[in-house]
Amino acid sequence: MAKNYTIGQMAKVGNCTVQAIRYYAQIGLLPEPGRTEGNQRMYLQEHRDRLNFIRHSRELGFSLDQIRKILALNDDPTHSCDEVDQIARFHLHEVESKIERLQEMKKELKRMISQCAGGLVSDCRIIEVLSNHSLCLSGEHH
Amino acid sequence: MAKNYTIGQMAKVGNCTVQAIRYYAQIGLLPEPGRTEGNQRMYLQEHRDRLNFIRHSRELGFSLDQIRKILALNDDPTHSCDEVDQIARFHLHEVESKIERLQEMKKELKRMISQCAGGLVSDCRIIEVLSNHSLCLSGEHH
DNA sequence: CTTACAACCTACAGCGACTGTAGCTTCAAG
DNA sequence: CTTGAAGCTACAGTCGCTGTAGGTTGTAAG
Repeated sequence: MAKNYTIGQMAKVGNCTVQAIRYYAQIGLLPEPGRTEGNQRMYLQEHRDRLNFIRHSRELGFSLDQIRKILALNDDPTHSCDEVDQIARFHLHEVESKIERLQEMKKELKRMISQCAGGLVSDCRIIEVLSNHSLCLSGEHH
Repeated sequence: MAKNYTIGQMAKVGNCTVQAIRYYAQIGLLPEPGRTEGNQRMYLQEHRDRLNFIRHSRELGFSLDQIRKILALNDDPTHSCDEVDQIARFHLHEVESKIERLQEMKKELKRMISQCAGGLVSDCRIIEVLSNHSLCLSGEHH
């Protein structure tokens, strides 16, 4: 039955903005669809599927470049999925590193905040710690 | 004894690039120092201290705008440190949210990867999950 | 049929926190 | 005196969009 979608409807189903969709087309991630007589974009199911793929990958933190690569591999279905697997593993690794770095920040921030007695700025432990790296618990973050 | 520093020495002690330092000056975070006869920047201890503050705050994830506010509060030492405390607490909260989001990504990525049997792209579970949000464990991330 | 008004269009600037480049000058060592 | 590192300014580029200006099209109500 070949349902059509306006760009606004696409944005709704993709949980993103209209501008984001135009941006994906601009950088060649989402093919430009046909137009109506009035020059408005007219999307089909295939575009919706592709947008879903992009949006879901973004929600999992993949970069647009990684998504571009996975889509290219996907377009050749006889290709081994090793490369897809590698991209995913690499991304997982990055996510894990980010978590670790953030957890160090969290630890140090908590310690800093807990030491603040609420007096004057001149006595503030937060400012003192920020001024002086060596007051850090770990001293290892950078 | 009023030790002087070149911008390169500042970059070393601040664990950042020369360009970053020039950028901090450009946006008014670090005061422009005096110059030598040959027009090269000549930093003093006060600049070094301020750069240390900025760099350490950046390592803890504060934005340059947050750092600007904290520095402004710090410049009035009779000021109560409530506002500094608030900025730090707000930032801690953001860090915690980021950790949570990343942990959801990690969980889903791991699940996805573990299901990949290493065959053809056409059978790849990773691509299948990326294509279809409803195959997600949680279905809650966005 | 007209009038609103929402949704669309293009084109481009802006965000944050830098990084990289081009094309020059200055400094320090040999 | 020469060489090469380090400094200088000015500006473009990164990523993934968002926001704005200024126009056109689509749709529902009066």
